[in-house]
Amino acid sequence: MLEKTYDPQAIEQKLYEQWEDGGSFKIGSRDNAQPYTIVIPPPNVTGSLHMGHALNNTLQDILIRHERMRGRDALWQPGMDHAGIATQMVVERMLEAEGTKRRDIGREAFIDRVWTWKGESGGLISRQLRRLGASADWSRERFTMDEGLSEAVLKVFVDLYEQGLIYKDKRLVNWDPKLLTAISDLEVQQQEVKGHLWHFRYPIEGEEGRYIIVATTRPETMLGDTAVAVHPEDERYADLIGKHAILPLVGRRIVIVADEYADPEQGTGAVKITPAHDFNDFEVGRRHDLEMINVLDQEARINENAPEAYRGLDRFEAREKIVADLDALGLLEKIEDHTHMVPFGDRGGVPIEPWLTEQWYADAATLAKPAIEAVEQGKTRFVPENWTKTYYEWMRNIQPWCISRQLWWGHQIPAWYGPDETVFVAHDEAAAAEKARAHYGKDVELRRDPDVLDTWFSSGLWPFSTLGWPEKTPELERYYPTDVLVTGFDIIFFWVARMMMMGLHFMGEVPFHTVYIHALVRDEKGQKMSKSKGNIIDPLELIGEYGADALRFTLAALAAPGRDIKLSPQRVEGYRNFTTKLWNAARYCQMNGCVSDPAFDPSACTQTVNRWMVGEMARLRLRLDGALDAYRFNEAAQAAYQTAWNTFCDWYLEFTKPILSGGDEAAIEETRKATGWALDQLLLMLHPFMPFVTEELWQQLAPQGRETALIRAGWPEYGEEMVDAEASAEMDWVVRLISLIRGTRSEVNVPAGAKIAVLLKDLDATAEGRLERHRDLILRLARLESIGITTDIPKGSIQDVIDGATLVLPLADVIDIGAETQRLKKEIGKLEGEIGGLEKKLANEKFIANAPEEVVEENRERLAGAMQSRDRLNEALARLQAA
RNA sequence: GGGCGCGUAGCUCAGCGGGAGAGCACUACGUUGACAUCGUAGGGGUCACUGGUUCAAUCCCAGUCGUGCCCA
Repeated sequence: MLEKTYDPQAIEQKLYEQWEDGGSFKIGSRDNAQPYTIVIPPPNVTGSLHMGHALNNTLQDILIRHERMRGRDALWQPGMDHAGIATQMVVERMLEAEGTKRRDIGREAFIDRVWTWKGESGGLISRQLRRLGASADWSRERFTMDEGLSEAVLKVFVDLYEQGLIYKDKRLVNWDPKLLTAISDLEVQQQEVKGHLWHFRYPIEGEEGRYIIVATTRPETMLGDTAVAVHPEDERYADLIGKHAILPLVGRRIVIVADEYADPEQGTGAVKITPAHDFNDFEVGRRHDLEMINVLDQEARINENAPEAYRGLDRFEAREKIVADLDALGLLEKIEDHTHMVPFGDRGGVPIEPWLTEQWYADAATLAKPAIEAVEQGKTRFVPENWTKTYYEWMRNIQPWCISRQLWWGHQIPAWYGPDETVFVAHDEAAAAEKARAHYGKDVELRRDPDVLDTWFSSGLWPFSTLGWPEKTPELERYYPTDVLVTGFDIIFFWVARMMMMGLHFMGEVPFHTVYIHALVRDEKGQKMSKSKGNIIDPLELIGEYGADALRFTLAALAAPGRDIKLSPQRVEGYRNFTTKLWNAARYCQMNGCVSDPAFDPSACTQTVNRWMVGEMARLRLRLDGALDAYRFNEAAQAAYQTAWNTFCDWYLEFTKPILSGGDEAAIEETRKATGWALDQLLLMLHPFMPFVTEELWQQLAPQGRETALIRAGWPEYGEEMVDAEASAEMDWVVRLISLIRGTRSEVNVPAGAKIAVLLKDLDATAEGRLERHRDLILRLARLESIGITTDIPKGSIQDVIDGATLVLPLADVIDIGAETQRLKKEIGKLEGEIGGLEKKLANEKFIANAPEEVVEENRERLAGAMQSRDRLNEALARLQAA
């Protein structure tokens, strides 16, 4: 017997172990089935499960479980990302706590420490994903730094280098002066900062007392100025173009150039040019062939290229001193408050410095071309579709991708340098030495490039590296291209774009045919969750309180495309109640001997209620598959919820009670089996959303156990052919009649416990048949003593109408004639309004001419129905007033 | 400045060319051997505004106002 209440904590872990240990998540047992593949967005090895993960993985699990039940050979490929900077920072903090630093212990020892850390503490998240119920094939779990994936990275680097798509270049990069590494454009966050705009006077050479005033937000970079730019059409400065200014504090002679970059509206219209420390100035410098003077070291301190007085000063100290010194010289014109955007490194959290260094780059523009075309040709499709535009925007304006990082944790770049700095890129040192020997004609000492690759370089290979590439494995052959990628929009550029480029380049095929982009999970007020705001909702806490199924169902139900999710615990509580409801319905079935029978044929039911219910299940199956195939998780969840709660629990189980307690053995038998069958169908169809409670019920309800666990059970395949339109119409009418009686009762305050007698007048043949067939359940559900047919209306009756009959409640003793008159008049008024509108519409020739025939017909029927109801109510009103 | 969204019941949101919906909250009543984590009933909306297209607009188009995000 089922427990009185459902306790998720008691069963979730047990079932998960049963699934995992039983190999339910594993591929390899369905060789004849069509594969279905999803690769997980690999969480950082440092990560722990947050609400975004919970959503992301719930959606993937719904898709995987759905397809697995449909019989596909479903692979959900799990794994983790080594997360270069994040992981290195974690271990560096540990070292710091021990009073040491990575440079003190050296590269090799440091990397050993990282691996040790990973072994001990890494991968917490994969245990947390299990608590969520994620049915990934953990036996295939991969890590971006494991041997196979590292091999893939090596091959990709070497191949791209040999194809000329990877190269070294010296240009400005985003330099993080705290982490001491270059980072990519994407890792830079622009933040609004309240700063100042300083106006300085630069003396004009040879014109005593004349100055050009430049405005800057970064005074410290003036030490590296090599020009002043003005707009070519700016008349204020026309005569200065080509002349020189003398750079104060430094004494350098710098040219005044005309360049459209100078905005006459901004500041003074004259702008100082520091080609080595600003991306825009760098371009100006190129155009005018200006000298680039680097005045900062790697930690953003003033270096030896600046006057001695400033050397060694931090960039912010230098700023203060320079302003003070210029002021002392009378060269400070003014200081304005100024709010502007400052680039920050997303990991280090300090302003990044555009800095001139040599780095490795990937030719993203070339790689992007096929990736753009693939989407244009529909080979990969974004859902919702509007993300396509975002993808194009970025891909069409893509910049060279800086792939080298000055870190230790990551894939070390397979490049070796000879004594004269000639570079040899090769799979390993031996191969590099081979190349060097060929180049120099002798053996030389080689030095390996110390840099590692951007983490996204390896995650870009994820859809094929996890399947075994560069080996030609059977898995690679079978599961690539994958089917759908499920992710948040924030990593379209970081990850999706890179996978598209790499997949097309190395596999010759798109990595997935669909990219489903889901929303962000926010708190209940719509704010982004963040540690600093303290509004983080921990998915594991919710799982602990309400169960994994409740959380999963909530996320699915709220996952409407294109809108962020505002998550409130109250909502989760509501879906927890739904699991309870399902549990109780199952208990009821069990108590009443309603168990499924493998021999039961739902299409052979004779009882109308059962035929109706079977049709409802078929409708649900169609709605669910339709919604899930379109990635409309919210619609799918809603459909399942409605059918389970409203249709099955509220109506069907109530409808069948009179049968089960009646004397018709054949009907009882059929109804028991039908009820057991229906519950099974609900468990099947709810399983992708709520795997735990459904599996538990599935197993507990089977008298002799089940052949297959629910996770591997077959998805329903029936459809329209199971819908008996007649039975549907009939039961809908019964529902309307019962609702009408209940509503009327409550409106005139008949006590809930009182059983009353009602009459039906002017029944048509259909209604009469329906009444006779369902008398018992109408009596029970409407709480009636009797329901009869009359041609006469007793005095003091309340009346209302339903299609095919007038409802009469003889309640002379409780009726308030005044109130009842008002009620009827109000209802008649409403109908009159509707009739007026419909008549007007149907009198419109253009409507008749242009609207589709079925719409016209529908309106005619509605008009007829409304008129009939109105007439019956008018009659009722007349009788009431006559009484 | 460019791009993408969103303004529908008190709240959170579905719907998106032909009869305004759900959940929660609220009100009233609790009766039936699954369920009070529940049941039944009820109140509550010029579908932001202004124009246009259409036989027909909450839905399509344009503009306005408000609001959010992404990129410069």
